[in-house]
Amino acid sequence: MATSEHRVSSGERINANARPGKLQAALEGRGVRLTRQRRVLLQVMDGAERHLDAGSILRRAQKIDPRVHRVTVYRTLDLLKRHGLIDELDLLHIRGDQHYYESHGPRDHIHIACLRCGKVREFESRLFEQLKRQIERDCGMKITITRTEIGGYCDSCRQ
Amino acid sequence: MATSEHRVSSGERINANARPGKLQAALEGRGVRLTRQRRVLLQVMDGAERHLDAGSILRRAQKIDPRVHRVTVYRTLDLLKRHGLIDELDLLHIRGDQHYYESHGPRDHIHIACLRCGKVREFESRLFEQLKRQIERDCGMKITITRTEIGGYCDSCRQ
DNA sequence: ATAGATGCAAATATTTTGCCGCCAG
DNA sequence: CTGGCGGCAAAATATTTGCATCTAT
Repeated sequence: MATSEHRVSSGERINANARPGKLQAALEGRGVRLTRQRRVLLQVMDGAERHLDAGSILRRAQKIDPRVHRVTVYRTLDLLKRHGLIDELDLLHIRGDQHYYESHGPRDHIHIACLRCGKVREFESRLFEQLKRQIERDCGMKITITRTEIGGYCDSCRQ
Repeated sequence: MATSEHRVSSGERINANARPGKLQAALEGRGVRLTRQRRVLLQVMDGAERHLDAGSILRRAQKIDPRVHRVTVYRTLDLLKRHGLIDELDLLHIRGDQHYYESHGPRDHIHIACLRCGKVREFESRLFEQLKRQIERDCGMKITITRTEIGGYCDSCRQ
């Protein structure tokens, strides 16, 4: 049961080896029961090269094992959210009103989306870290979650 | 047809005098047809003291004039979005998965929500303006829209 | 063995669309 | 008068829930 054999037709690549089983390891460590379905879903999310919504996660999972149900995707996403292992994004609703998920990295980042071509890139910035500290100080808030989504037109798409 | 006579029972206040008809003025200026329904909806949005979703906008509008249909709310929101007069927010899905709207101010601001009490405050920052300029420079993007939503616990809600 | 997970169907929530009659300009 | 607008019903999309069955530990 190698983790590198999956390749999706449309040019999407699942690099399941990138960070081997980060999410799965995290759940195991917390004593969460690992079912067949969960393993498949975690494999998909761990190996995703871009932000996926529930539907994409389901389709990818079913290519690996068709016995994964749509409802299980939502329940697993909910589980991961409750454990704080994934972030939920909207990406400015460029592609629709569904949510996108990404496994929670060690550092916050900003999502920058091109409104024409839909490409999303991530961006880290010390300025953003400063901004958060400023807010904690000035507003008396303990920040636990941030979401910054910026839309515009990238070089290639500008007239 | 005074603009200050509406008061909603549940403690919500509609301060219709704050900025008299900013949205309505903007649409008039653009030669957009002003129907009875649109006037009511714009009045609600212009006078809102907090971020409203489509359902809240509908309920408030129907208190003023019951002849406003749910579909018209969505169509009017769409109109305002197309004219760039309102911003669409998610507020981190604290209260659900619907969208919240606010009339587009002259300056960008950050939304800071307490995850316990749900209070949302707005925050402007020169640091944020710098951050945007940094992104335009470093990513070669022309930024046209930004959404920053930060969640945490406010002073009063922290244990 | 059993607590917890899954599948299925149906419900819920939110938003969009087609069509036709209506009204603001 | 007339083209855009609104009402209605129905569709589309996204997500959640109740319940019986199955399974990882």
